[in-house]
Amino acid sequence: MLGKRNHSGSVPPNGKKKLRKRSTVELVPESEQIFQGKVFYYVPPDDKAQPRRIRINKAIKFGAAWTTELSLSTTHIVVDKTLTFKDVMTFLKLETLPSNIIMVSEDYPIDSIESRFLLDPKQKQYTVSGYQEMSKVERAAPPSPTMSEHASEDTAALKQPPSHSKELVHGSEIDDTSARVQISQPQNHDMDDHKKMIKLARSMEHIPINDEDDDQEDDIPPSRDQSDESGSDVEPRRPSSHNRPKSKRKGSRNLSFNQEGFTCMTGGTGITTDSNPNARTIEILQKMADYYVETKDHWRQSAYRKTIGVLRKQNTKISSYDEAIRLPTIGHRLALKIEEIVLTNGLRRLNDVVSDPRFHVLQTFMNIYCVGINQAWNWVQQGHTSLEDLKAHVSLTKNQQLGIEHYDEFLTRIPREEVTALGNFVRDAAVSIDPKVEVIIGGSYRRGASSSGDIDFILTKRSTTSSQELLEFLTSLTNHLTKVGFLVAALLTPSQTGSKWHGCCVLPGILKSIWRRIDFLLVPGSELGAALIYFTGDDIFNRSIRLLASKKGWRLNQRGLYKDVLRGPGRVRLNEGSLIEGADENKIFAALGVPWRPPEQRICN
DNA sequence: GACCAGGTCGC
DNA sequence: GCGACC
DNA sequence: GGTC
Ligand SMILES: O=c1ccn([C@H]2C[C@H](O)[C@@H](COP(=O)(O)OP(=O)(O)OP(=O)(O)O)O2)c(=O)[nH]1
Ligand SMILES: [Mg+2]
Repeated sequence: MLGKRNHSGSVPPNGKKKLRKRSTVELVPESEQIFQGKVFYYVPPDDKAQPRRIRINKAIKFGAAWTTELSLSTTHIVVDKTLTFKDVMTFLKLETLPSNIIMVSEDYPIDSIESRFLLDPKQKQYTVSGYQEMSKVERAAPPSPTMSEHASEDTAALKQPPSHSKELVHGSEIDDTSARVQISQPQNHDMDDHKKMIKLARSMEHIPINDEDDDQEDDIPPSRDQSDESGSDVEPRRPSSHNRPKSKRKGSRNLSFNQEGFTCMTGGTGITTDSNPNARTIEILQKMADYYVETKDHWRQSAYRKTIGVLRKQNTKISSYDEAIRLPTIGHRLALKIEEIVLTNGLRRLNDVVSDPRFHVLQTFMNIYCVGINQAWNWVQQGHTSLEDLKAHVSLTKNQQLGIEHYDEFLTRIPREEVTALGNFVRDAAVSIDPKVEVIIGGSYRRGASSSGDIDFILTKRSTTSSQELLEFLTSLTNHLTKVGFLVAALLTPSQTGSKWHGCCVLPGILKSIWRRIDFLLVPGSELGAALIYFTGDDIFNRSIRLLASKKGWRLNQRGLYKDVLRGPGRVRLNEGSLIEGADENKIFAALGVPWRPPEQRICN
């Protein structure tokens, strides 16, 4: 289930996207759209059968969104009359029906349309056989008969497949709303949520938030399997050169690309220019990016993140489509979105997926170390709602158990001073074991951050040419640090050819010390430059510079910069390539034609 | 319509 | 091979 | 989501 597929989700030049809201469907006037804000998941989840296709189109016409992937935004499961409640649950691999989802027979939408009102789904003729009234216990009341509105409204879609699943069709998305109160300050209590969302977002990054009504079409996520993909990360846009010869892409890589457009060429400081004129826009885009977590549209999320990074660097307010479209990584749709955000001061209707309790549960679960979107969603679907639930009812890996035990600790940022202190402790121990070993703190600390999510150490030694030469040292170090009470848990240990160790540590002697995540990377002297680039990040910067290398037919990883890399279909690497440089950070930048920038200027996220 | 970084480790 | 993480 |  999860995704791995790709498809693209792009939009044809003229614009529309794939989320089709059924391109051929003409919606009835808004006042008659009784399913506005409702998201229907049909079982079976396709429109291959003619009758079902007609019914689905009709529902869409009356305002419904159709999803082929069960998600947090799904409001109704519409079931074929030949199926029973049990069939559906088995098909969806669910034990209990999420409390916000109403299961109805396929007659429900039709009859509602005929009566021009949302009917009461609890009426016997619409219940699915075997669907007992568990509903009354659980949920308050589904939409009442005559009202078309109801609490749920819409929401962004969080989608996840039961076991397969696919597209969401029209979508529910987040949109803006100037009228609504906003999202603007959301952050307070969300501080925490915010981080979670980023995790969500990062992991899956995909999902469509859409504009509300732009009715046109854009909304649906990629249909099909899962996410779409397209470039989100680091990418360049070529300035002007129009007609360049179309390179033949086949076996040969496309040699023409705009290096200046790569994020790594300009870097970033992470500082939102004081009172950045685009702060509000950034805020909204961040929200949108966060919500995309729901689905698995990893690339879309990436695109939003890049745009945020670009806006952060601007000293002037980007208000119009034309100003926005000139900026790297901002294309047609994001430019439109930016203009609209500025004009309306917000999203018209950022759905509140956030108000869906399951969304919070999802976030809670995803914040467990070693729990990602897939696992979290499965648990949510199974009806689990708390960490206690998980402890009692699901099987957890060792790391996940630790993640739950130290849930809050792992989410607590580490002040820079403490990182420095932890670093000194490790350095002292390392040097006492092998004076020739050098200890470098990388990660956000090396970029100058005032607080870090974890501590990243590079353990290196000049004379070495392979990380294995340092394995013995690592063992001594971790043993020692464990003995003295500094290391308190191991999460991942290097396998024979390995070069990394992950675990938890505390500053010994402190009464209530907080468990901190700590990572060691073994680096031979010959690879130090590449390792520094890697471990210094940030991740966006790394992806950018690595993509740039690949455009040149090279490859950059934590060990070095390689040339003559052959790639097959799907960019699959066919050989190792030959080393250009690994030891010197500066030389790698130079070889790539990237102006040197210190760690503090590699903050692109 | 292809592609969006490249890798390690656990299960 | 997939999921999660760096 | 964007780029080519
Ligand atoms: O997907 C990723 C994640 C991380 N890194 C690199 C860059 C990053 O700087 C370093 C350390 O990872 P970590 O997750 O610790 O990030 P950080 O930059 O140190 O931030 P934080 O303060 O959250 O630890 O590993 C990548 O190349 N790709
Ligand atoms: Mg870190």
